[in-house]
Amino acid sequence: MASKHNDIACDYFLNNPTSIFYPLSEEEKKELFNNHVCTVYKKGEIIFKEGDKPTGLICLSSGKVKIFKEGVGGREQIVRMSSPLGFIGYRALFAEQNYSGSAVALEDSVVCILEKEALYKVMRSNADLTMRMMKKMANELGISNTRTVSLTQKHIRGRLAESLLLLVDTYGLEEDGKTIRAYLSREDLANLSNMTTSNAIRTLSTFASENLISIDGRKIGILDMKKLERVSDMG
Amino acid sequence: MASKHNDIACDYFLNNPTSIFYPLSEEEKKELFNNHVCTVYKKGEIIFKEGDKPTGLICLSSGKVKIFKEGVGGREQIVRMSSPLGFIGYRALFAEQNYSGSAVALEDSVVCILEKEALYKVMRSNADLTMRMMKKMANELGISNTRTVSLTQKHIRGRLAESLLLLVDTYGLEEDGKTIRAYLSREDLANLSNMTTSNAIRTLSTFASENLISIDGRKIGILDMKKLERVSDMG
DNA sequence: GAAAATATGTGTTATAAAACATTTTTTTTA
DNA sequence: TAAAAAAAATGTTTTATAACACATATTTTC
Repeated sequence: MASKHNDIACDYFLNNPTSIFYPLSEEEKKELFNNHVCTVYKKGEIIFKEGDKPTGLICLSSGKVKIFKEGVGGREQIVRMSSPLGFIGYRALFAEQNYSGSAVALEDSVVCILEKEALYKVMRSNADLTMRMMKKMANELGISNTRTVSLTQKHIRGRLAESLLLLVDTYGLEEDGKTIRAYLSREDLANLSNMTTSNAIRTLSTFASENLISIDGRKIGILDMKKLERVSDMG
Repeated sequence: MASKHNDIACDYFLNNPTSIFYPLSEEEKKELFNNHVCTVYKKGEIIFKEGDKPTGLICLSSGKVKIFKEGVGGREQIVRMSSPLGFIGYRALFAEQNYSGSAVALEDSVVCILEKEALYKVMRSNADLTMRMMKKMANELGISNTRTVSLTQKHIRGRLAESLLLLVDTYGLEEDGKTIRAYLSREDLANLSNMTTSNAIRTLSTFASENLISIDGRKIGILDMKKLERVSDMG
């Protein structure tokens, strides 16, 4: 029998009021629940690799996950950061393609995988659910297009500032109201911002010297959100 | 009474075997047909602007359209090139947002707009259609993510080569089997490839001197597809 | 707890591509 | 068809950022 913990992870997804599955009928939820698998990933573990075939809809129940693509000479570009209640790899699933990027847990994470056939069965009989899913994807496509422009046109400072704001947006702040609730390596921060690790380090230091942020190892505090937004917008 | 021409443009969309609307019932097609508007745009005309509110699903019946975003300092980045039987602005429609980019006709174009409410009505009652639409969008999201990496990581030569191949892919070749069936300005080519116009011109000349392509004004011929692909892949 | 591996920090150099400046050609308009 | 405007072409300079090199922490592993 599957562990209680796993059932909780799946429950969390199906019954959370903010989940797109929330309005489903009990029968539909049961169909999904009966065809789910939960998995725990340790920090640094690979959830899927570019080229793998999706088997279902991966729902992140807890933890943090980066989705990235390998570019020129194996250089990594982080495409998206996933937070609890988010989907992972759903693009490839719905495009009926193999994964076009890889997913790695940035900290210990629990995912719940809704088996593809069961999900499709429910979606085919529930167009509203499908519409909600589509809305989610349309939203992400907008973010992706915006990111393309930011990453290509903004200068290093603007790109890094945008990444910091993205992290705040995705993971929020700690109780102190300033520390970003995400502890990335400088390398990940660089790969998120399309720059070399050296430049991420350097620019981070500059931001600190300008009192935009505070740095304590991987703990980054936002000291001046307004100014940081201005730096992000300026390019 | 609407012009015959307009009805043909809409018919083209609903009844083409490659259209996602093809498998609809006659009743569903009628619902969409009865709630469509067709418009003709001259070369250079704006179809919609960033910030406008979508009123329906814009289907390109004939012509060529660029979809672009304004970035830092008004610098234009072409996000996508649309060809006949493609949708325009559907992302914003399904995300229920205002347009996040603008669309301009690159040559005289005819579009058929399926009114939002009618479309939603049909989609809500036809999950298969919604799934097909979602597949289309998932596909585009993949392209967008790939483009982000290409545009940020590849060097100028790689980016321009990729753009030329994208144009071949989207619009095909003329009867001679080599001329790209799309006649963009150097500026558009640059905005598609994330570079300055000067650099697009220069790199195009270099490609010609290397016998990768032939240039005759805006008429670009592919002389060595294999090599061009290699240039694109090399970064 | 020493050794190794990994991550962070900083200065220097090299370079790809933007910015700028003209000139020439083509297209549009009057 | 002349004049004006726009697009294309090309050379030169500047600059942002990668690449490189090395020093110093910090974490992991044996």
